[in-house]
Amino acid sequence: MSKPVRKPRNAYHHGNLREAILQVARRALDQGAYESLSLRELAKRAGVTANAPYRHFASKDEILAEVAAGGFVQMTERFDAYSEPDAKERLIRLCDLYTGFAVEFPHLYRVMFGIDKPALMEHLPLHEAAMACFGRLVAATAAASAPGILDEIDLLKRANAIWTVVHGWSRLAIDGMTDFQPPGAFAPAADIVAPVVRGW
Amino acid sequence: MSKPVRKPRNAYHHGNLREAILQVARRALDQGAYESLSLRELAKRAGVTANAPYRHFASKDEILAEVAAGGFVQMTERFDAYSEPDAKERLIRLCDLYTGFAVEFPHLYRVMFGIDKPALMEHLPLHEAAMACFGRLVAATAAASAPGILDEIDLLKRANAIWTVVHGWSRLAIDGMTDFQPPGAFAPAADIVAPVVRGW
DNA sequence: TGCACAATGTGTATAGTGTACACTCGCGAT
DNA sequence: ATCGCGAGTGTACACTATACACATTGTGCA
Repeated sequence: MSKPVRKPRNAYHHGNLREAILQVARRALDQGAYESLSLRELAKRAGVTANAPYRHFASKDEILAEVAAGGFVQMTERFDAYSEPDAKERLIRLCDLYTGFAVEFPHLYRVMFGIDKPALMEHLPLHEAAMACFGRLVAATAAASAPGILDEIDLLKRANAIWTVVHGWSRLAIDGMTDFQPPGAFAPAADIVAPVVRGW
Repeated sequence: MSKPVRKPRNAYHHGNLREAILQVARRALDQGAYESLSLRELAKRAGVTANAPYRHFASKDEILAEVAAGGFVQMTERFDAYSEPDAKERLIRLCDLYTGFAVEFPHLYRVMFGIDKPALMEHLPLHEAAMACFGRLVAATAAASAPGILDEIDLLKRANAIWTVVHGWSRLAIDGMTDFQPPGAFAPAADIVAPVVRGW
């Protein structure tokens, strides 16, 4: 039961501007690239002056960081919602979920990884959301590995290898590198990962 | 014996502005992020007015695309310069060269892959340079595979899998995702790829 | 009930951006 | 000698993020 996004007519105070801005920003990112997303435009769409958002966010980047955090949360929820008894198969399917999310929300995905400004990751909520999401990957990797034979570092190595593949695949896909290749040349990330995981 | 970058004092015509701008842009990208790179600043560093570059480039993006193309060319040259008799070991080492390049020139690497604007890739010189570079990966993959058992698509699949790993690793690294992990948790991309390649 | 105050908006201003347009300069060919 | 044209300059515009002073309003306290 969330408050309305648009400011009620003739109301000086919006009442819910923070959430409204985030919602508008997220919607804009679902449709278009980050470059065509200006603070002024966000404010206008929320029915408010260009400077109003500064009462709730320190900068435009902070808004983006918050939206990015939301993206990680959503991705984490998808992971948590997916159940599959066999641990190895589950990990492989999570790879599909991952790349599927990136392809479904390419602009959001790019913002989640910092739109070329690594400083974004220093924003605490974003960092925590990203870590929580990555934690699901680690947990799934641990479950897919024979119990007890891996120390902490080796487990992280495996999880990071998985992450490397799904992230690399996602970025190549959303940056258009799959476009000019013959059909079938890009195997799904899950296919790349599957034989390795099954071999664990 | 290249012409000087800076415009000679009191010379109305620069004489070599095109190359000068590219050189200045490249140097700027070697040191700082793309965001802090403005056309005006580039022009100033080349000793010229903000609008002068428009005689040689249609837009700022075209400059970036040209610089990105240069990045791919440089990477290709590194690949070509590396010789190693064993084909599988060579492919594995190319992965190191790849990620090494990305880590050495992170900002350039980001621009090479479109700084979140896939439209860049439509610039022909960039597209060709990228394809030439990828071609080296394909060739190295073919050489590392048992001869004659792979059709075109399967070969591309393998090469793309390699690309996925090295690109994913590079982006995670340069976007700062390796920072907040315990040392050793991120295996080099070559280590991820090595067992697979050796198994071909 | 009334009032000060804090929270949250508005308005105006500044410095910076990419780029369009009209201009001016000066080299090379006629 | 002069004309044309390639390659710069200068000015202008629309846009951006954001700083600062001000206006408005909901709320806790007398």
